[in-house]
Amino acid sequence: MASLSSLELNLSLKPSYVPKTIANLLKDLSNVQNAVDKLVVLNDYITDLEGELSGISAFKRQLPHCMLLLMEALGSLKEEFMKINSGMGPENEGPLMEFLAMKKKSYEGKQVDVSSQDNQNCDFIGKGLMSSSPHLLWNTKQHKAFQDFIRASYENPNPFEPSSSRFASVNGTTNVNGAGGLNPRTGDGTLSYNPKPPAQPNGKNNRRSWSHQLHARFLEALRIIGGVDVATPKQIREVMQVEGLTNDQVKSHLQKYRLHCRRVPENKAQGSGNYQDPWAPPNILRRPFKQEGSFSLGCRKS
DNA sequence: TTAGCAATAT
DNA sequence: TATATTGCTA
Repeated sequence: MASLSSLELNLSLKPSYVPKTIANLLKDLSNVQNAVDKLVVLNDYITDLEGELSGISAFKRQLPHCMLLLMEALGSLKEEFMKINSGMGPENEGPLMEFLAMKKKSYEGKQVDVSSQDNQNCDFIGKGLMSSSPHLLWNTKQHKAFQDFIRASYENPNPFEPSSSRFASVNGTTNVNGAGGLNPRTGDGTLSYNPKPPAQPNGKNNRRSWSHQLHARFLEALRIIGGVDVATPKQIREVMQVEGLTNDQVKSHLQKYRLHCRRVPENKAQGSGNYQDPWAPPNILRRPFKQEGSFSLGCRKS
């Protein structure tokens, strides 16, 4: 039990605390005989990592790989946690039960601000968050979306831009070297991309083409703001959070969109609330986006 | 500085 | 011709 005490001291969050590497943690763990002690040590470390993950989640746009690395580390440690517990065998749930009881007691003795999201996610098992999910800070869907998003950022660097073939024809080069930044959206846990503005500074060639995907984001921004009639270009741009997108571009697109809504008055009211946009590709949320070219109004002047 | 409209460019 | 950009005004 002496080892447990020292480890607990080492894992405290005092200002002088120096984080232990995962390798060192695992090495120390191997020296701990008692399974419950191991669980406690792991739990503390996981709690610390989750706290840090929560801390940098505000910067996940800037630090996507830090997020991934932390989540991977968390996943491994939680697997280790489960392994230690299951290693006791189904007939012996003692260590975990003992551990839970200890944690419960610990929490009963603490003033815990349960309104804090961070605290809710700290101590991943002490609050009964027993789960086989390796990443409890984000739910499974959010985590998968983040991974998909990272993967897609490599496979398709700039999905909000017009098709690369189009730019290749304009700029004489592909967008491969102009990979867009990463932009996990905050709030709802859904993720998106952060396209880089066209590399060519020449004002004639870097026309913004509104892809279906970009337009879908535009529509989503309209919905969030409250409708086509109340949304301003600046608001839309801020909600869309698309790197390189200018107010003028949004303004222009909004102008065009409003003109269209006026031409199709029966759809105008749908621009707010439960809207179904005439510009939206059919079943936009269910069908894969058409990659080539930008969307069109789909109507002609009569 | 920003929004909205109209003219102009692509 | 459709769409994006630019210029002008409030």
